[in-house]
Amino acid sequence: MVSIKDVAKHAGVAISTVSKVLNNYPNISEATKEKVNASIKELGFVPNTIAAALSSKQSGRVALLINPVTKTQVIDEISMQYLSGALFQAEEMRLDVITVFFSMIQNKSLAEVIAYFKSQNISGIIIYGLSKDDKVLHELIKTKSFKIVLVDAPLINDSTSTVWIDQKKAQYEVAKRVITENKCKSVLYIAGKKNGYVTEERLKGIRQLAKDMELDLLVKNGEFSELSARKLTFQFAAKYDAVVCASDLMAIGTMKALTEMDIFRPVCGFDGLMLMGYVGKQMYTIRQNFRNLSLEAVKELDRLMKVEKGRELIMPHTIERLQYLDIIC
Amino acid sequence: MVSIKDVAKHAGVAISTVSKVLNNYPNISEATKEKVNASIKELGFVPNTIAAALSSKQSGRVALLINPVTKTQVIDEISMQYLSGALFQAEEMRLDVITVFFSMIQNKSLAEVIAYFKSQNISGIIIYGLSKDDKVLHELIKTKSFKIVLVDAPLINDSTSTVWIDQKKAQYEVAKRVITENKCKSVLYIAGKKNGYVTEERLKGIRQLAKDMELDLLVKNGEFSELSARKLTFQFAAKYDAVVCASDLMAIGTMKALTEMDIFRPVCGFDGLMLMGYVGKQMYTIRQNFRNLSLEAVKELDRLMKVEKGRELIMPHTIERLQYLDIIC
DNA sequence: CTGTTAGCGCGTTCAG
DNA sequence: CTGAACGCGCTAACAG
Repeated sequence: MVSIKDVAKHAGVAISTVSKVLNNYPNISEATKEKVNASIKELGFVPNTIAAALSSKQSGRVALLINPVTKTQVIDEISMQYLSGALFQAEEMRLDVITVFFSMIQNKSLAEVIAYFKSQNISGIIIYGLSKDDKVLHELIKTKSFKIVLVDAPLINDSTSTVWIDQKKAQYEVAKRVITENKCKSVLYIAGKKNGYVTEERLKGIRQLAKDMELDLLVKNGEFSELSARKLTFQFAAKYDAVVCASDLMAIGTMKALTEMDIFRPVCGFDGLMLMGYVGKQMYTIRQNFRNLSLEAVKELDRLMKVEKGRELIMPHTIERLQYLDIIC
Repeated sequence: MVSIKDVAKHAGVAISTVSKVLNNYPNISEATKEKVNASIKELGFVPNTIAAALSSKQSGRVALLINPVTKTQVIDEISMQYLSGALFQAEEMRLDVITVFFSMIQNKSLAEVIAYFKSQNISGIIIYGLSKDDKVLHELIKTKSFKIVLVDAPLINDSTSTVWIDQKKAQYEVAKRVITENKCKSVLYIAGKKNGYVTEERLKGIRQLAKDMELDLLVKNGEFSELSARKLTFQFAAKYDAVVCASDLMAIGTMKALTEMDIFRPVCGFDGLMLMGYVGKQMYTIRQNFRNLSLEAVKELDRLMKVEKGRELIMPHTIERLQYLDIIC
């Protein structure tokens, strides 16, 4: 293993000098900088991130906290997009990453969770899809022990930022388009999980729209479950002009139910999953770029680890009307 | 941050003594062991895995090398199952894990890849879905620089093990069931990616069956693509009694095509994805427990890191005939 | 059975 | 602008 010492010897300088060019310190002459860089390249030296983390204390080690709902396969797609984006961007920014599932910390106390991350020299965490029920994580955020970026949860403090799309606006816009294009007067809205941050924002959107357009609105709780959406559709859809769901998965349940009921209603989902391609129906949806969301989350975390003050970042979304069959074939 | 030094002071022993009880060394009296453990608990001490890795050199640090095919969403499910299993088992065995995508190393040279893992103090790697085209990884395996477990690729040497199901037997069995239950005389077989390890094993299975049952067999290359399977089905399915595909995804393409052609043929897939639930058709398939496969891979890697000699592990599979709609609703 | 002493590879003062 | 020296938290011989 070629270490910083070898590079120093090869370049005829001190170890600390190599370290300094490695970390872009000032006060290094161009001459020695080039000399050192040449040696680094020649020896194929790669800094040992483990040692760097140990030594510096302010390591660029980051944890991704992912919440894959294993029951419904849909979430896999979103989680993988998150992962893919984060790993890519982290490599780009030379951050070290560990992947953690919610399940791995769910029966740990706050102290244990903190100890766990500390033992890994973690200094920043990205939490995907935090729910209000995750008590320990909420405490963790409050302690400000780590720099944290939340994806899809609006909590902000000195060391916590939020990255998400404008849920309210997105829901408003897509529903408006469905209503307008189909000249609807009434809407059945199947909401997401109770106490969910996104659920509430989206609800605000549809409520605002109902008010603005004087719609007859019925809100039911679908818990982000296909089965629930299916049942609610059987029960209430016939009396309404359109069905707007807070997720694509529920939209599938609705569409299947409508087919069985043998009636037509415009259906609207939320997320823009590729999975929808396998269902082969037509619908409206909101496409979120999950990978990009995650990319930005990493960038934001990097910023947060250097600076103070968390903030909220709103990412773009698009409204789409899709004949999903096209995507696949 | 409470370190091993604090524990030593608190327990009134030397640092090395604490280290020894931490790592279950022999030659420590029960008395001091308890004393130390008490201090550990009292101080809430958690060993710094980073420092341990630096110092020991034979760290329990492991890399998961995942190959998520981003074009088709199906693969997400498999990848997440792999990840989930590996992370769970790794925590169970107190191994440190980093997650790496193929894309992150695909334009690196052998030396760079080795340097990358070394720089992370990685000593073991699990590679999921290695293809024959991954030249650098093949070289990496040959160098024996790391302990490696391959999931779904049959390469074995002193420091490389393989974990997978009996692909040939699985393909043989499921196809046999399709043939028998439907009294078929001829079969269209849509194979996977050319040069893929599993592709070839599965091919052997269907060829053996064709021989044993004197079937009229046509083999076509579907490249694991739904679209390819679709095209091949349009082209050849009419003349055959059944269509056997080397993956569930291709089975979807086949089923859709058959529907459009308005003919019925029994269809057979491979993998047992939950995704199939959204397609809502009936078919045969082989269910692999990907999570469990990954679990075993971690166990095997742990064994490999202590012992010499790689080996091959065959995991169980099941043959199923599914009315997939049931799963969801 | 326990304590002492070196490092692991790197970051970081602080003299020079 | 450069280098010697110390320490991060821990493991691993070697003494005792």
